Amino acid sequence: MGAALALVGKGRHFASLGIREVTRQAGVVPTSFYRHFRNMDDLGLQLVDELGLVLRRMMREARANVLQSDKLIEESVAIFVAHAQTNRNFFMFMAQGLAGESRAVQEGIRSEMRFFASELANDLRRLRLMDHLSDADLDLTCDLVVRTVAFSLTDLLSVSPDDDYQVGQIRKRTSRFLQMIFVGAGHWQSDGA
Amino acid sequence: MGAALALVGKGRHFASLGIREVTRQAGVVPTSFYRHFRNMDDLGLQLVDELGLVLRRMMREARANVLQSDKLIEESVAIFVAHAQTNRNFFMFMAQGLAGESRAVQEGIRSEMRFFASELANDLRRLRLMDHLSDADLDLTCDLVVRTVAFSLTDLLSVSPDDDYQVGQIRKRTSRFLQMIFVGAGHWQSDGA
DNA sequence: CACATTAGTGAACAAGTGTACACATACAGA
DNA sequence: TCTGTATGTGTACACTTGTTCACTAATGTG
Repeated sequence: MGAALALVGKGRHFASLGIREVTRQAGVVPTSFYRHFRNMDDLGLQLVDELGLVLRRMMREARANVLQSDKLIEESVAIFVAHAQTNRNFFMFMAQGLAGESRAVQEGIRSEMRFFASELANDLRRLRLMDHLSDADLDLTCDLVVRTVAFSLTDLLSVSPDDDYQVGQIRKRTSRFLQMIFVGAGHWQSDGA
Repeated sequence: MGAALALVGKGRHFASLGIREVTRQAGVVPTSFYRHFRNMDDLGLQLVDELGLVLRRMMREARANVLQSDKLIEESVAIFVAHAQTNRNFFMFMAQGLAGESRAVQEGIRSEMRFFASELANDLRRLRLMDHLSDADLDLTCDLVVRTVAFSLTDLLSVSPDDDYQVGQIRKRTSRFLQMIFVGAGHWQSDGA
């Protein structure tokens, strides 16, 4: 799995990886592959599972660092960007998988995103922010937030992690996106819809 | 190019296509490939160019049908969904390319999206909607709108085009996303930022 | 210690791959 | 009608691919 991630990190697309290629990168003989996975799709699914762990770790850290802050959005985005950099390969795999070849992987990633959005909704409810929104509208908002952040991932992964200027630009732009969404959510129902 | 699109439409990922595979689908001998393209990346780039045409056609139709409507957002989303269905393969290619293997294709698609967003901004300016927004904030809004619609593409392409119920759900959800964004844009600056 | 399980090895095979080359055909413009 | 250009064909070559099979080394539990 590490070998596959490494190749993805080198710019290869997961869908174009072959068993021999992965085992070669892993420094192991091709047949060893079958000791662990039935095929590449299987490997992909297990990567999705690990991705889930990465996302949960990120959520935990966000919850810990953000609660007492007055700049909720900026802080959260910063944590997201930081995690996206330290787990670059995982997030590359995620970005690829959303429109990937394996329906199962696609569905898996989508489901992780839904989970993420629902956790976000819970947090907002618990913090009594957005208290005027119905449950459905809160879900809508969080879904939109998660999508927006996920799309920013694409921007983030297409620039060098060392290019602090560009990374900063993306962070600022993403924050503004989220602010605009929350402004919209704040005035929802009163004049919207 | 049609053959490559057909394979993408069948669920294959563009990055995993081979020259022989494409020519086979095209009903032509492998060597003929080189008469038209230098390699698969080249083919991808030419597909991006054609994708640009498809998007422009869609914009033209949106402009024609939407101007005199009071339900701007719903109409636009409906037109988008319709085009995404009739040009399903093109849009699949687009969704794949955003996180694809070829940096050039990636950049090409991103640039088409930027163009689309800037055209949208021009239209909104011309219609004197969102007149209170600075140019930069209008661009921000339109970028966010285009991203949101692009992400909905992923949802749309993952359900059967004949599943009217699911397609309808996606259309409604996308419309609500955009409404929320525009509510946010409407109250921007006054209380946001 | 014995033994079952897990992970890795090496050889083999049929099938598929990218690309080069010389050749054939259609057809537009002189 | 001749000729150059664009497109397609067939053959060939050296690799790479997925998967199989029988075999070996390590590992932890009885």
